[in-house]
Amino acid sequence: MDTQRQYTVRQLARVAGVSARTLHYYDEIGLLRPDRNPDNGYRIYNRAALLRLQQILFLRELGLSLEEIQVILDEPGFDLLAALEQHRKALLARQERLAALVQTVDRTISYLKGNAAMDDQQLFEGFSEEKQKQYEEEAARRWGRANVSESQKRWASYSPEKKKAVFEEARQIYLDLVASMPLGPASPQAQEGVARWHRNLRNFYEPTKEILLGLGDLYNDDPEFNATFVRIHPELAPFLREAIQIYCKSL
Amino acid sequence: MDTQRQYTVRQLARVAGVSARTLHYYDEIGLLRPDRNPDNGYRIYNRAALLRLQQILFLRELGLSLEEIQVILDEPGFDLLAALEQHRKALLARQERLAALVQTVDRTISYLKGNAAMDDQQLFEGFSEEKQKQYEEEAARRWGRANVSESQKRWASYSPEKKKAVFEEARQIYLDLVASMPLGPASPQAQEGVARWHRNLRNFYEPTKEILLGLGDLYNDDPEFNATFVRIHPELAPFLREAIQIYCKSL
DNA sequence: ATAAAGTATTACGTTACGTTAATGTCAAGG
DNA sequence: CCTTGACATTAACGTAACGTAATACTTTAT
Repeated sequence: MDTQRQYTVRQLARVAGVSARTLHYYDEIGLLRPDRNPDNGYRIYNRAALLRLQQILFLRELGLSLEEIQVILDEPGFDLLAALEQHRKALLARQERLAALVQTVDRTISYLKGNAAMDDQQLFEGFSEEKQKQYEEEAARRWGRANVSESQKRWASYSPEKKKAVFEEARQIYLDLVASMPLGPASPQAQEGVARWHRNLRNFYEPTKEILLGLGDLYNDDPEFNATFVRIHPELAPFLREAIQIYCKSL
Repeated sequence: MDTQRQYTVRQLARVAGVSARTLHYYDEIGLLRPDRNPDNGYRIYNRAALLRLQQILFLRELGLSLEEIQVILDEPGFDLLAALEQHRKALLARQERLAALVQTVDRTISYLKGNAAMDDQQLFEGFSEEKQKQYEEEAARRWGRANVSESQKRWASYSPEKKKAVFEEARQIYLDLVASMPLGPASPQAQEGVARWHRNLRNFYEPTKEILLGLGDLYNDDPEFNATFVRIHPELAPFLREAIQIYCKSL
């Protein structure tokens, strides 16, 4: 005769790899109700309970909440298959999110490593005339002389004071935004950063919506600017353009 | 003059994409302490607070706890780089775990799809003589006649009663273990399943450690057994062998 | 017989806030 | 001046899934 194996809390806890408290809790919330020894009130788990616990732990391992598990196991006609396929999607989403996180951490790490000694001043030294020619060569190779956008002409028409002001404001926007970059281009931080940048710009001149958008383009299309932004962060320029565009929509 | 931008809770909450309650909470736990308006006691967040909040949200996005973040931001000489590299490892581990979960869910889904109509009896009908020849062919192709292990001879020496007993016990161990399979071969569930199987076996004869291990091999090496196990689950046979080996170590 | 170990129940602690609730403040409109 | 509505404040309870005592009873081992 196959004597029905009986488990006490601790025993079942040990073989199942969970704590006794967990079993108490599952009993408490009605997820796994054991029999009781009428003499001493001890919990008695039989083979059926063990199998149910295995189901519970399996589903829990899949990331389902205890409440969901309870529904799945107790609802008679519950569609486990559909639930699992649904859950599979959630897992894939979490996977993508994790992958993005890893990438962001990687970028942050390499940023910290590469630019540890580079202080705020140095970050924008790319604007200095000395370094300019180096970037110019590479940029000319990458975009070609003819491919420089309209915005460059606009830029060329600025006075030296205006240019300097834009440099300084660009430095400000960088300082404010680079920390929020990992949060995505459309983040409220980015929008607010652009808004502040806009307000600051007005200390020097009156930038229209077109000028703002033009600056966004400029940072991308102008080899000189772009090379500098790329040096800071590979995606800073497109990030700024998108943030500016979003901000301008709200004007 | 660049007038220092002041934020109230709601304003900062809006631009940062968090709730006002969150800022209250961060204030409460000392993670982000704003200035106060002496007139009305309102919180005042300045640009420094905004930057610190960006740091906080960034690190939070990386999955760090608020407590860890507090240490990182307040400990003067804290090694952020090392912390991030540490955290990166944790992320990769979570990624692997997620990938395993997806795989398990996939297997479970395909199992549910393919074997929905297969009840417990049918699961082991592979032991019936009618189906035996089909498997034998395929098995012979896969392992070759000469490659049948020692254990098969041992098996051949068993009496019909013993064989039937092992069949029944194999069915028992399957019923107990298949649910725990996704939890991994070395799981306590698996070990306990093997232990129970061992106890049950002793109802019929006295299996030595060698016989147990031999049965584990048998399930893998014997084409007849293996084909049946493969039909149930592609990895059931090696799973059983590993579980048996682990269990035998504790004897 | 006594100590160790296991059982039970009760209840508070944890994380990172969400959600009222009760009350105070500020700018705009009648 | 008063109301209204949208802000602000603090206090307090609720969440999920248990961990961690505290206290008391039972079983097991010596």
